Amino acid sequence: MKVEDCIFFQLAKASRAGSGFWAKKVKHLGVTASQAMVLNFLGEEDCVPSHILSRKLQITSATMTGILDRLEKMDLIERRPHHDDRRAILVCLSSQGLTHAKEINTIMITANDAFLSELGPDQSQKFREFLKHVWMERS
Amino acid sequence: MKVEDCIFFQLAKASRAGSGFWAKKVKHLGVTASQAMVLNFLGEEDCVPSHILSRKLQITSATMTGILDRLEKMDLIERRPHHDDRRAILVCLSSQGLTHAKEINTIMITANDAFLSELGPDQSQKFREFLKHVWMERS
DNA sequence: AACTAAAAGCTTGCATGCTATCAAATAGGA
DNA sequence: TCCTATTTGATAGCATGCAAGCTTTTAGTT
Repeated sequence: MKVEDCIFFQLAKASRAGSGFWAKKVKHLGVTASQAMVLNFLGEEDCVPSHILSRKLQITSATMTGILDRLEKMDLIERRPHHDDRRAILVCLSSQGLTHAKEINTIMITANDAFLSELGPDQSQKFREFLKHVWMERS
Repeated sequence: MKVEDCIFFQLAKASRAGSGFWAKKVKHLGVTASQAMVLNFLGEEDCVPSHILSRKLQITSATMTGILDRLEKMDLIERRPHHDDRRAILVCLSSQGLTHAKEINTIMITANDAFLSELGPDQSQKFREFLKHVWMERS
């Protein structure tokens, strides 16, 4: 079986292509693809415990720790104590983080559009369903 | 825009699900998902220069160096000089590497089948075309 | 032949991603 | 209340992945 015909290879390469495309769109903000995803989420729901962030973005807490470290170092977020649960922390946007989050949200819409522009709306929808099916069932 | 509706997120998660699925299938051989891909390729075309391997598997030479280092440490491959071009190296399977490569090839076929079993053959084909389109056009 | 450009593979530095493990804190049951 | 199980976030260690830069070698031009 050839590599190009392997679904795992195909998924990996499509994913890399997507990440690269997305990364370019947010690069001017000084953040990476993953960091932008976190900021985008916080733009919709601010001051969220880290484990909620992990669950929504489907990454482990170990990975999240590193991403939050870098966002905090850039002063885009702040870790605050959670008064109801002293194990937890609240991840909150700084004012600059909020500005970025808003811009990222706009970029995300246009980037999604651009990335799938060659497939029509019907095809795009179908494609998304495939992906969702794959990742929901197999993870 | 919600994360789950973002195509870059969807691709990333589907890819991770795929890698994880594939990794489990080859774990008993003591190799990772990426290492298995390299061995599989060498099983079809042995003693290949590293840059060909990089191009076919679509990873940079920097990444390839690390993967080859680990495969070599496990005595699954060997780096040999390329007599026609002293810049290049030839990546060759050891006898154990060849054994593994053959098994990996078999596993790959069944794993691909299993992974896409819930989509029918038509749907799978369509899905693969989407992925290929995405990664060929956007990279 | 000599010079320049390009290619091959390696190294460094960075960012993700994982698993496994830990301490602290919370929740739940006896 | 007390004991146990679970949860939370952090850490260490590992494997990919990239870009940028380097040396050596080859190819191409003059």
